[in-house]
Amino acid sequence: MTRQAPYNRDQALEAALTLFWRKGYHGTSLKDLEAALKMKPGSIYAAFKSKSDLFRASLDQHAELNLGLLSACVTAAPTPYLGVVDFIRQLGNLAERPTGLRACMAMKTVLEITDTDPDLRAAALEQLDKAETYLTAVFEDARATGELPETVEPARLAARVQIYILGFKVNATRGGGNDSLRAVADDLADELLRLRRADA
Amino acid sequence: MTRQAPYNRDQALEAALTLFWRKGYHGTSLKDLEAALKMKPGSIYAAFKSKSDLFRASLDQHAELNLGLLSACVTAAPTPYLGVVDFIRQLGNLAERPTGLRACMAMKTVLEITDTDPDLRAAALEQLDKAETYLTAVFEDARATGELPETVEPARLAARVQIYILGFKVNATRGGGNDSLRAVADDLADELLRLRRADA
DNA sequence: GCCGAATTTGAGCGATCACTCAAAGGTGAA
DNA sequence: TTCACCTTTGAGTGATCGCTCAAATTCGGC
Repeated sequence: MTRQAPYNRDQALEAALTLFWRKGYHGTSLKDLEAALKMKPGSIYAAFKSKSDLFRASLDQHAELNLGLLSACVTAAPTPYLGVVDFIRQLGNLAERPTGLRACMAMKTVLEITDTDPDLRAAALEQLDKAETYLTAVFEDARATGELPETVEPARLAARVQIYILGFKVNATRGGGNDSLRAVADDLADELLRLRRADA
Repeated sequence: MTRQAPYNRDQALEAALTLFWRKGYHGTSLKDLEAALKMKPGSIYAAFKSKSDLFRASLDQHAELNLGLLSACVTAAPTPYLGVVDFIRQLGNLAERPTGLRACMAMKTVLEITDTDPDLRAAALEQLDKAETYLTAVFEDARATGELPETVEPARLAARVQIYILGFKVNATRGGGNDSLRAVADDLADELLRLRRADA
């Protein structure tokens, strides 16, 4: 009986991530994982301990990539605030992804898991909080430098921008094409631009 | 062996709706349903045919209630457009609900179900489309009467408002309290008010 | 009262669930 | 070549999944 080449942890985790992301926690069976990771149940459990631990690892991995995307926009733009605006505008590119991967795993998890598995829910909530904290910090800075008017409340604006992002991603999951997605992303981005001080 | 009083269809459907809404399709087992509906499996299948048919019935019921809420706001307000604004503002009341029931069933279903059960996904998509069509019609009228400027594209605005609603509901699922939810709902509502023509 | 139709019952179906572990296979040092 | 060590294997665990159906129960019509 020939033996499979030893598994590659990163590769396996990425396959698990994609599967969980698309089908959710309850919608993904170990049979699905065995096929996607090309590993037998014993190997999966030796490597990742349990289904929920593997889900958790996928969730963390996904959050890291996601926050990386945002911070990349922020550091590349002329100002951090414009970076956030650019991030919103780039949401229009989501049409490239299959519908099942347009909403982030954290929000899908928060919606899917309510009672059972409070640990998984808490982890997903923490990720959303982290993103919002990041946005709040950007807006605080923008106000301090005068890019945003003093009247703006950073945390409140962060909540609103978070809603834009989450809402956009749910909407994109419905299946819109390139043009319609880009149009609405531009609208949302332009609206944030309008919040800047006229002389900024 | 004593026999249960004959089931009440509306009551049973409501119990199923609440359960599915909170826990999702894959997260709800027939054991859960038996307990919530106080019916044995045989009765459930006699009454609702299958788990997926029962889910589908719950989904439809939920959509009807939801669209009713929106149209109630629209007909009660001075103008339909102001009714939509009021609906957005009333999203602040979501804090009253348990977190698992703050996002609507249609969006939770679209996020949960991607490949399997295309019928259920299609039904949920249809419901979101219907709501957006309704919004588009309101905005078309508002433009025709001069309440909104000619430059507004009704369908595009409807997509944006839909994003506000969906995003708000996801965000509310995270567990925010009354004050924070109301603050952001007001922000979103005020922003829609600002789109009206100055003389409206 | 009695019977036939309608409904509820719940044990139990095969399939699948998440998961385990003894055996087989590969690897590297001696 | 041998052997000790580690990883992979996959049949099989008990539990639970969605679902069925013959028996038990109730009720309206006579």
